[in-house]
Amino acid sequence: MSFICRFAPSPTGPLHIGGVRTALFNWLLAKKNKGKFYLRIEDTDKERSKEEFKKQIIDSLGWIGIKHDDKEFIQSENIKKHKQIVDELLKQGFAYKCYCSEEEIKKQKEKCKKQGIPYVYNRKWREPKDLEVPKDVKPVIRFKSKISGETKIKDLVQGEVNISNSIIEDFVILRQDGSPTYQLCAVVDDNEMKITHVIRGDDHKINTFKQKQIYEAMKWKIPEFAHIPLIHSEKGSKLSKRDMASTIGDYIKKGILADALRNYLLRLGWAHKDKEIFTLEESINLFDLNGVGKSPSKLDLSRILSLNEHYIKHIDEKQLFGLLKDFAQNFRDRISPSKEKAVLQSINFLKNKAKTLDDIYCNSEYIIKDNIDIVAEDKKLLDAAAKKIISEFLEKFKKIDVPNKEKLEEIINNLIKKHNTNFKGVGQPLRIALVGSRFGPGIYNIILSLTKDEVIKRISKIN
RNA sequence: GGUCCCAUCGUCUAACGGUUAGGACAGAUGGUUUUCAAUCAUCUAAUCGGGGUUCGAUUCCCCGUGGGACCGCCA
Repeated sequence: MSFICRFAPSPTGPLHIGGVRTALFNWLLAKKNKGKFYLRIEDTDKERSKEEFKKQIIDSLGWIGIKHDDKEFIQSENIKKHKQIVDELLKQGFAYKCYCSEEEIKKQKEKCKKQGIPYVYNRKWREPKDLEVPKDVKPVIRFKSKISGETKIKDLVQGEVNISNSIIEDFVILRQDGSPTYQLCAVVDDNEMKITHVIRGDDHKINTFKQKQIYEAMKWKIPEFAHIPLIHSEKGSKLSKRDMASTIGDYIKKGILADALRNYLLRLGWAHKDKEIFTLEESINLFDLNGVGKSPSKLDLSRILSLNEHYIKHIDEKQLFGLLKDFAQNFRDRISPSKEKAVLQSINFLKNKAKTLDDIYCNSEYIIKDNIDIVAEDKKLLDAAAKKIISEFLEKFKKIDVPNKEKLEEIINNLIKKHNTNFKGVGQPLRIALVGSRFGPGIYNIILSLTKDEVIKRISKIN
């Protein structure tokens, strides 16, 4: 059985995370079934479609690891075919010209609103026997929908759904300006691309009933449909561009790894027993539409962070460092080549207290930056006694040729004894002097991650 | 308002007629620790309500309630 699916976004804004999940599900299924995954840019809304969004969509998908087969399909480039099908539908009596002016339609809508009844186009021009064609109105072309009976769809996620044909209006398939609409283009393109499975957001479910009628009129093979539930914002409604952290870029900026977001999105609306962590390979092998639930799910940032933490701790450290380097360059300050080695060698402990790349960056800042600022609140902790201890530490430290943990331990233990204090009494002032904060990595890790000169410089500065 | 869809811990979900309703995240408590974190252990927490069907309903059916989607010459 062949499996050809597609993701068909419109380039009218940045791709949000719901779209990414739809793409992911399509792609996973294509991979699993050794089928094809196509990307179709639905740019028939000339006003709002922008080239930059097309690029952003492809980049976003690429970032998370989704690559479409062949070249992306640009819907507007197939306009000839779309028009040809409109003509054919017209010829065969499945469509008709409607000369209602926009004003006339507007009036009808208002009237309906006043009366509190739902607006449905009144099919005025469906049987235009007694009507005179107005000279000043350019017609739109409407599809002649079925008036009676029911249309039934078998949805791979939703099950069987049927609605009465009477509520489906005669929808426009060709605009006044001669351009075909989404309902028509999507069907024509899906047919041409030989799409076998249309997997899309639940918000398209009603469209399916319109589109099915076009397939039937053209005697085309009807694909399988699967409408996956939408992702809701924390407020509980459909995710919109206005919601915080709704685009891939928002997550990249926070320092989320692609694997973590992929894993998160996979588990949003889908489950495989109690399994939480899925490698890419496992996602492909285990994903199926049966496991997709029917109810919408809310976005939960703390879960993304916890998944991100997991991936930060488990991926290869060199790879993690590479990601950190890119992250720093794009969103923070570039890590200078002279500091790269020190950061890479320390990443093993720097990553341990991080949920995001940004956290790792912050943890690394004392290595990356030549001058550190001491947090005002912590500066107060450096009283005379503390200063005395670290200056004594400094004297002994200077005498070490090559610092290592054993030697440092010896110095610190002696200081603890001499000053009748505990580890904190020595460690805390040292940490403040070296990192600028009483919070930070283990004191041995800190000292060994800096050069000897740097340690001397920072401690000297205190007195 | 009309049409359609949905409903298990706060959140993501498991249990496809029989479980003390499970896991994960978040939360709480305690242990460990060199600060923060991490880690380990423990705990709190759910089947929307009402009727059926059945020996037995989270699961099937109906009604109610709540939430959502759609109702464009947008896609």
